[in-house]
Amino acid sequence: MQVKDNRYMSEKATRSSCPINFSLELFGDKWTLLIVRDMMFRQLQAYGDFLNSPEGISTNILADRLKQLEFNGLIQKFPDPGDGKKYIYLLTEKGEDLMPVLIETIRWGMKYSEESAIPVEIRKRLETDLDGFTEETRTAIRRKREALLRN
Amino acid sequence: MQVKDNRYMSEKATRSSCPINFSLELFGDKWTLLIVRDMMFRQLQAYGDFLNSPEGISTNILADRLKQLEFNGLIQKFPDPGDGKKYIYLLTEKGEDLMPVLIETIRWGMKYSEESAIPVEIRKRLETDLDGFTEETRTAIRRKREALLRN
DNA sequence: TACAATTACTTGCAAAACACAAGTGATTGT
DNA sequence: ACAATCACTTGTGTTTTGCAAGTAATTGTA
Repeated sequence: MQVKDNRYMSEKATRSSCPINFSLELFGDKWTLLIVRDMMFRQLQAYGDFLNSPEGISTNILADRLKQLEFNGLIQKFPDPGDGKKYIYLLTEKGEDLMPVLIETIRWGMKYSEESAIPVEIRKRLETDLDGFTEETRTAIRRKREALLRN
Repeated sequence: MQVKDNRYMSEKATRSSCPINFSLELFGDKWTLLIVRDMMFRQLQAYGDFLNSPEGISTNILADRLKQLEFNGLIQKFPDPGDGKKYIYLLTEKGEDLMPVLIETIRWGMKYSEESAIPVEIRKRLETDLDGFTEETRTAIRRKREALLRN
């Protein structure tokens, strides 16, 4: 087996108690934050949705990262009430709190990449109404979570 | 050879033009941001300093990441004017601009880790005087860079 | 002027993580 | 009943990492 089932459950000796290191141990890799991005800004919520993202994550890595994210309390997994074969992955408040990290990452990327394929209206909002955009996105995430938790 | 010399110079097909993806292709791994952290907040600047950081990076990975950071324009390498065996690694403006990403990562880590070994006075400044702390840190970085560039 | 120490790496090897292709099992639609 | 969909798991080969052991260029000391 190439992706250990219990990698995130074992004692994975923490390298230091620096908060940056703590954070990087949870999302310091190529894929985790892309999945969070899909949930946070693109309203994606199903396994198949993440698979179809343009970066092309492979199935075993996606499954592993979803397990890690859930184990670490950044996301929660629900059965889809409308389709028994599907599951819905939603950000928890802990995951939602990554928004400032993601937003600053977007800003840095926009500043230094030639081509940034980000919808113009979102780009404008990031430049002129960051707080409004943040609050609006947070509200959308919370609505979905609370709707599912009520069932 | 296990760490390809030209890994970061080859055509490494970009996965998408999303700014988050762009950013993660430069620093989406376990080590790169720890090196940037050391330069940014701990005023470390020599190869041996980074090696001695508590996380314990190995020599080949450190050498590889320094090459990548330099190739991508986040840091610059200078011969140490005071000691011919040493080199000094400094953040460029592009690297310095990662400060908001790092700071939000620190804030998230402080919020969700039990033990965060961060000096109390820095913690306080982050909570009560974020902008002042940021500006002060930026100034310190620029001073060192400009001093070396003058030679 | 030799010789040991320092510094910044490189190299080799085993182990872990990753990418890709091909399953599998539980629903659901016809 | 049977095929399709969905969310995975498994197997195989390649890439990346971690660790230990060099190496080359200074520098400090006898």
